[in-house]
Amino acid sequence: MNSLDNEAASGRTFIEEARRAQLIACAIDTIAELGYGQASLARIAERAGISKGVIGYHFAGKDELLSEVVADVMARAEQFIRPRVIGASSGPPALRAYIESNLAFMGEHRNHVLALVEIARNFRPAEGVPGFGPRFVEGAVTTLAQWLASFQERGELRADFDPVVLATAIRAAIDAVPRRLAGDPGVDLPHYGRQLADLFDLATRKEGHVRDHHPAG
Amino acid sequence: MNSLDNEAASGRTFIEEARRAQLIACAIDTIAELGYGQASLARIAERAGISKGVIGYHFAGKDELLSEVVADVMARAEQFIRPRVIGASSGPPALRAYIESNLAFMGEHRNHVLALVEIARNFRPAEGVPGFGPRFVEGAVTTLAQWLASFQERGELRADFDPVVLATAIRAAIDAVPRRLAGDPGVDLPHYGRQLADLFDLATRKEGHVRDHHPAG
Amino acid sequence: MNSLDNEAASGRTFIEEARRAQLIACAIDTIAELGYGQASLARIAERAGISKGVIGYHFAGKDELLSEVVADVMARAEQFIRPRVIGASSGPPALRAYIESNLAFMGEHRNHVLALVEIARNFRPAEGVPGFGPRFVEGAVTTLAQWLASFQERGELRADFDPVVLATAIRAAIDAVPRRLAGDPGVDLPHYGRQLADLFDLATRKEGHVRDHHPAG
Amino acid sequence: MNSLDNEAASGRTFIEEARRAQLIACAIDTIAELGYGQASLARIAERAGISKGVIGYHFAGKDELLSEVVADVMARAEQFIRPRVIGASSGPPALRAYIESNLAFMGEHRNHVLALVEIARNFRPAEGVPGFGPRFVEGAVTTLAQWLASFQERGELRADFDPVVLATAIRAAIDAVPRRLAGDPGVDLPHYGRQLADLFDLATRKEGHVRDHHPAG
DNA sequence: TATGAATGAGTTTTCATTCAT
DNA sequence: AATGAATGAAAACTCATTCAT
Repeated sequence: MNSLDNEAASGRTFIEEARRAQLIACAIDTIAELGYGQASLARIAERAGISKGVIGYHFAGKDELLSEVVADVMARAEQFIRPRVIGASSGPPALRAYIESNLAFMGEHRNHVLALVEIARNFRPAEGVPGFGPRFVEGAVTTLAQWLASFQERGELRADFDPVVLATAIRAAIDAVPRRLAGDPGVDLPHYGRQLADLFDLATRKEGHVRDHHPAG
Repeated sequence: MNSLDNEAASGRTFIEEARRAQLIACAIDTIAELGYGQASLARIAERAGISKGVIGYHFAGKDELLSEVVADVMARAEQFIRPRVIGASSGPPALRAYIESNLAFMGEHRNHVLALVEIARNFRPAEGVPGFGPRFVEGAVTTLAQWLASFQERGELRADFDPVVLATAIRAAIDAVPRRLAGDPGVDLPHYGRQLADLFDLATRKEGHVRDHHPAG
Repeated sequence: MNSLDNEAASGRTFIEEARRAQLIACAIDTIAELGYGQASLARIAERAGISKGVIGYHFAGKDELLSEVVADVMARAEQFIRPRVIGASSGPPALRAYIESNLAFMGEHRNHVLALVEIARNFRPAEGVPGFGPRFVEGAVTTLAQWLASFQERGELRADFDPVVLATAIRAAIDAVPRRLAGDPGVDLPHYGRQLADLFDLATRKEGHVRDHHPAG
Repeated sequence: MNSLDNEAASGRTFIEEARRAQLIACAIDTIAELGYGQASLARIAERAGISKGVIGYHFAGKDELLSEVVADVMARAEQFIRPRVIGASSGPPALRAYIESNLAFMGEHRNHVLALVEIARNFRPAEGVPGFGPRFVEGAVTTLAQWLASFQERGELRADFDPVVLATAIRAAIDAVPRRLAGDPGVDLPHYGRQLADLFDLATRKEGHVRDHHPAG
C-alpha cells in the first residue's frame, strides 16, 4: 500500500495526515509535561506553533484528538510488545516478556506512556454515564486476562487464580510505573521490570516448578 | 470530654461541624460519581442542597475542602485497617491482613475510597511543580515498603525482592479496585481480597515455606 | 450634659456607643493598613474580635460605617486644627497655621488620615450619580476658599488669585502627604509643613511685603 | 514603515490592534465615568458592545489592560507636553509651560486623564505590598523634582525650597483638576492653568526678580 | 487549509447583606 | 445585643467551540 492508497483509504490528504500526526505528538508532549488538567487546546496549539483553530479543523473536538492520542500510543505499544510476547515459548516466559517489554516501551516512549496514563485517568466521554470508566484500560485488562486463562487451560500456569484479578493487578503494577518515572526520571527500568516479572512469575507458576527467576536484578 | 469541650477544642460550633461533615460527604459522593474533574464546588453545593457560597463560608477554599476529604477518609481507613494488621503474628499474615482489610474497607466505604483515589491522582497543591505528585500516595507506598523491608530483615519474607517495587505494586493493585468497583458494583470483594493476598503471599514468601494459601476463593 | 443625656440625645445606649466607637476605630486601622479595596467587613470585624454580623447590627450597612469614620476623623481634625488657625493674627499666619497644623495632625493620627484619604478617593454612595465625587473633599475646599477670599477682602493677601484654585491646590498638596507617609514613614513632617507653608505664603502674600519665611527648614 | 511592517513589528494584526485600541478607549471611558472600583471587565465589555471573553482574548488579564491604558495616556500626554516644555527658554517659563500644558492636555483628553488618575490611585500590582504605591505617580514626581533641582543649580529658581516637596505639591495640584473637571465640566482650564502657573511661579522665583505674571486670568 | 476572532459557559473566590436564634 | 449561618451577586479568569474570511 503506497501513500496514495493511504490517502484513498483514510480519506485524508498527505498534509492533513501530517498535521494530525503533529498535533497528536504535541498533545502527547503537552499532557506529559503539564498533566491532563493543564493541557488546553491553546497550549497544545502553541507548542505546535500554529493557531488554536487548526485543531478544530482537523479534529471534531478535543475528545477526538485525545482518542487519537490514545489510539496512536496503543498502536505503538502493541507493535513494540506483541512480537516480544509472541516469541515466548510458553506461559511463564510470555508473561515475563509482556511485563518487561511494557517497561522497556516506557523507557523509550516516556511521554507517550505518561500521556496515555493521564488520559486514561481523566478522560470522560462527554456526558458520560457516571462511573463509566475508560474503555481502553478495561480492554487491556480483558485481553490480558484471556491470555492468562488460556495459559491456565494449557496447564502452563497455576490453575487456581482468578485471571481477571491477576490481570488487573498486573496492569495496575505496570501503569503505576509512569508516575514513579515522572517523579524520578532515574528509575532503573530494566531492574524494575525484572522485579515485577519475578513477582508475577512467582505468583502464577505451578507449584513445584523450578523458579524462572532472573538472578541479578 | 463533653460536647462543649469539643466545640472549644475545635473552635467550631456543632452546626458548623455538621455542615463541614455534610459538605465533606457530598464532596466524596460527587467526586466518586463524576470524577475529580467534574466535581466543581457548584455541583457539590447542589448535591448538598445549599448555595454555592456556603462552601466558602465553612472552608477556606476548594483545597481545604479536598484536604479535609482526604484526612477524613485516611483516618477512617487507618482506624479500620491498623488493628487488623497489628493483630497478625508475623510478616505473611500481616501482609494478607493489610491487603484484605484494605479491600474490606472498600466494601464498606466505596465512595470514600473512590474519592480518595481520584483526589490522590489529580490534586495539585496550588502552583505545584507539575511532577510533584500527591504526597499521600507516595507516603503510603513508602510506609508499606518499610514494613516489607523490616519483614525481610526478620527473615519472614523472601530477601531478594526490592521492597519499593513490591510496595508500589501492592498499592497499585489495591488502588485499582475502586475503579473496577465503580464499573461493576457486584464485584466479590472478599474473593478479590483473598486472590490479591494469595498473589502477593506467593510472591513474597520464602522458598520452601508451606504456602499460606486460602484454599477457597 | 452627662452620659445619660448623651444616651437620650443619640438614642443609643452606652454599650452601643462603645461598640460603634470600637468598630469605627477598627475600620480606620484596617483601611489604613490594607487599603480601601481590601477592607471588607469581615476583616474589620476580625480585627475587632467580634462577629461580622455585629456591624450590621450597629450600622445600617458598610456605607454608614464609612460615613461615620469620615465624620469621626473630620471632627477630630477640626478640633485639632481650628484653634490653631483661629489663634493667628492675620491671613498669612492663619494660612501657615492651617497648613502646618494639618500636617501636625497627620503626624499624630496617621491611620485616621490615611483612612480618610482612602475613603475620600474610593467611596461611591451606592448607585451614585456618575462623576458625583466625594462631598467632604469639596466641602473642605469650599470652606478654605471662603477663608482665603475673606483674607483677600481684608487686604491681607494678594488680591489677584482665584481663591478656589488656590484652595484646591492647598488641599491637594496636603492630601498628597499621607500617601507619601504610607510609602516612607520617616518623612519629616515639620519640615514638610514649613516647606508647604512657605510655598503658599510666597504664592499669596501681597507684593512688597516682607516675606514671612521660616528660614530653617 | 508600511502597515505590513507595523503588523510584523507588534506581532498583531490590524484587527487586533483596532480591538485593543477600542478596548483601551472603553476602559478609559468606563473608569472615568464610574471610577476605578466600578470598572469591571464586564462593564468595559458591555460598553464596547462585545462579550466579556474578548478582553481575555486580547489582553492577558485586567492588569495588562490597565497597564496599556496607562501607557496609552502617558504616551499621549508626553507627546503633548514635552515640546511645550522644551521650547521654554529657562526655568520659570519651563515650569509655567509644564503646568499649563498639563491642564491644556486635560481639556482635550478629559476622560483619559481622569482614568489615569483613578488607576494611579487604585491600581495595586497583584499581591503588591500594601504601602507600595503606584510607580508612575512617584515617577512623575521624581522626574519633576529633578528638573526643579537642576533649575535651582542653574540659579534660575529660588534655592531654598525642597524640590521633592514642591514637585509633590505641583503634581498634586495638577492631579486634583480632573476630579474638579468631572464634577463641573465648565471649568475654565486656561484660566485655571494660568492661576496654577502663577502660584508656583511666585513660590519658586528668586527674590527680587520681576514677576513673570500672566496679568489677565 | 488555516487563521484570527469572538463567544458563552463554567471555575473559584470574595463579599455585603439578611436572618433565625 | 450578638452570633453564626446562609445567600446570591459579582469578580477575574480559563477554555472548548464556532465562524467568517
